[in-house]
Amino acid sequence: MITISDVAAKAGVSRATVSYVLNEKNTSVKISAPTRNRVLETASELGYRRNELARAMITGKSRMLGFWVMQSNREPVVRVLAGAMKEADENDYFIKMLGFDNDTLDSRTLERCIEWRLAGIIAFHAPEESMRHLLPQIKETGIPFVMVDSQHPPTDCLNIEADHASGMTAIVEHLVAQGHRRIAFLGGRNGNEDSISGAREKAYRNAMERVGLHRECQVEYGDWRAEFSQWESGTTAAATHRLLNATPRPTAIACASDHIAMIVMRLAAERGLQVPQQLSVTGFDDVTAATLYNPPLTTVAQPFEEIGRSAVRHLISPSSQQPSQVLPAHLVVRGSTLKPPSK
Amino acid sequence: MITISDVAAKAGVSRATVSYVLNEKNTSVKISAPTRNRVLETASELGYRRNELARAMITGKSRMLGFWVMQSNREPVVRVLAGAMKEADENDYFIKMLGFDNDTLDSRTLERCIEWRLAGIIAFHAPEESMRHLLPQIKETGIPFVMVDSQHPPTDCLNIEADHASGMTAIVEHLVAQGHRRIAFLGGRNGNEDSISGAREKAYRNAMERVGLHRECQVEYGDWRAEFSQWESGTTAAATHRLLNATPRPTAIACASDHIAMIVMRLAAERGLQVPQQLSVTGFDDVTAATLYNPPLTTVAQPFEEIGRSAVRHLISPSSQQPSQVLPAHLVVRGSTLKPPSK
DNA sequence: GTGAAAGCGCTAACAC
DNA sequence: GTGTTAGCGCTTTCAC
Repeated sequence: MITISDVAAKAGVSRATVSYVLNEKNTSVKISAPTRNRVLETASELGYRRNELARAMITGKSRMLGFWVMQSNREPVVRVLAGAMKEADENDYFIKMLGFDNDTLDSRTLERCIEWRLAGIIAFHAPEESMRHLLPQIKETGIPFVMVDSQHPPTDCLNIEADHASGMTAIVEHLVAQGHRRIAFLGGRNGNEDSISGAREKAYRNAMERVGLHRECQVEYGDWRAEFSQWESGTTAAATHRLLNATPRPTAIACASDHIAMIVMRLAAERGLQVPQQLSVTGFDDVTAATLYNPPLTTVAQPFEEIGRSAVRHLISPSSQQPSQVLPAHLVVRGSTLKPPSK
Repeated sequence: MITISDVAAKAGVSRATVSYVLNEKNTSVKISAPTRNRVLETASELGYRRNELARAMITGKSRMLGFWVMQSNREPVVRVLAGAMKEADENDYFIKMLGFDNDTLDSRTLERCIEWRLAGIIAFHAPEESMRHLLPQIKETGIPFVMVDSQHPPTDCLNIEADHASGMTAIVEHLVAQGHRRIAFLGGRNGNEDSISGAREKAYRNAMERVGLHRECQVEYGDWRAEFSQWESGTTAAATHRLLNATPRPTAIACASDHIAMIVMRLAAERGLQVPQQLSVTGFDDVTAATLYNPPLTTVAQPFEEIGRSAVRHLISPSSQQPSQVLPAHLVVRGSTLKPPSK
């Protein structure tokens, strides 16, 4: 492989000169046009390729960003990633994937980030327990760090997420405007206020209270990370059945995610319950299938790509130290909601 | 940051010794247990972290694998990626994301891979045109390279994909077994035999011929990469309408992907056409929403994760030079197919 | 078994 | 403007 010395030799200049020419932007040193051109020419003649590893080693900066992600095969992951990639790309950074399994994000993951001298880390949906003992270590390393959609964002760490609260509020207001009163909420595994599902649940409760429907609140919990291949026997299905068996039955079910909403719609269909005529259902996320579903799902669109871009932006230009950034999410009304049955 | 010299100094040995201890596996040099332990101890005492950048620079190997992916926000991407990550992780490799837009995969992308001295490259759904002039350049660099689901796999390059042909054949046989004869195919943007949609189409035609239904073949093309947010006005919707307006109407539509199938089912529902009672529909991929759809979609499950793992495996241990690897895909029968209406 | 020393390819003072 | 030079942190002969 051609090195800088080869170029220097052939161009009849020193290695330093070549380096200067190649990094024009980063240095105050000016090289005369003739020399410059000669160097550039020989470089391309020889097929010279800079060695980023060597550069990174010296400068200590790797222009690589770690993207920690749970081994979840969901669409949101790839959409946030897509945004992060674009932003990274435009700034000559790379995204390096670091996966972790089983709810455990061990020190080894961080270790590898340090060993590679990463320029920053994005943690997507990082489990709380792991973060608790990992965050101090991260702080110590000095590697810029942001979380995305953290279920339990520590106060001393930037968390980027969609505006779950206003999104859920919009859902409730939409349903109420249609005439619904018995609006139930179907959440994720746990009901913690801090979790994503919890944030949406809280917004649901607040919104219900604000419109005077506090008494009508009805909440059930399914499994946020359900294995969809066997969803029929899952806790989400069980929770749905509880809701559909209730008397009086809710006229609308606000779900914590699109996938949960789809389970509800499936189960309703199996019972011969018409959505939206007899039951309104809403989701949250706006995954691809939401618009293709039968009926198309009323939901809240999350700005996934912008979340990814924003995360990268914060890492590469450590701006203001706000503790959290909340990106707008907006209601998308489709066919799964309608006025409640007149009965 | 603590370096190897610091450890050496404190442990009272030379830098070389430390290096030996730290890389025990890769070298034939043996270090005595006492020295070894002393070094290890001081290293952890000092909080030493190896500098992978430096190691990579010297050895010329980066243990980083590039994952080229179209800016497509689809679920298959993340599922293949998940598999690749796991395999990489288990072998102490990294996945580095490289995105590209607009059907163009320019030399710049490859350039960056060379500059980082990547240990291998995985190209996911790489556009044919770009590959044609990129492949020779890649060959030249000597960087191991595999393609995944290439629409036009060059003969001199390993391509990994699911068995589209047998999957589609299983679909047709399933439909025929149910009594269908007028089975249409709804494909992607173009009908090239080489494209993925084309491979499925070809299998469809072959299977139809084999069961003596050659005359019943009916093929329409939608847009493989449809923007689903506006699918109603897209070419896939138009193609679907053509199929549903045909006389006699097909009793089954085999679609080239799950998302296309969902569009068909939506449109059928809008016309009051019952799926599966009046029309059977099948997909391909088995995305998450397929099992949650209403009705649940009969489709072919692709071994996405295994595809990802396999790609990585081929890169890090350049095994036999088979031109292509085809992984089994299997039929998943759900509720969107039924015997044709008796009429 | 351990150490000395020569680099890997490049950057960044500092001279001239 | 350009060249000299000293490293960056590590691996790897080659002696001892």
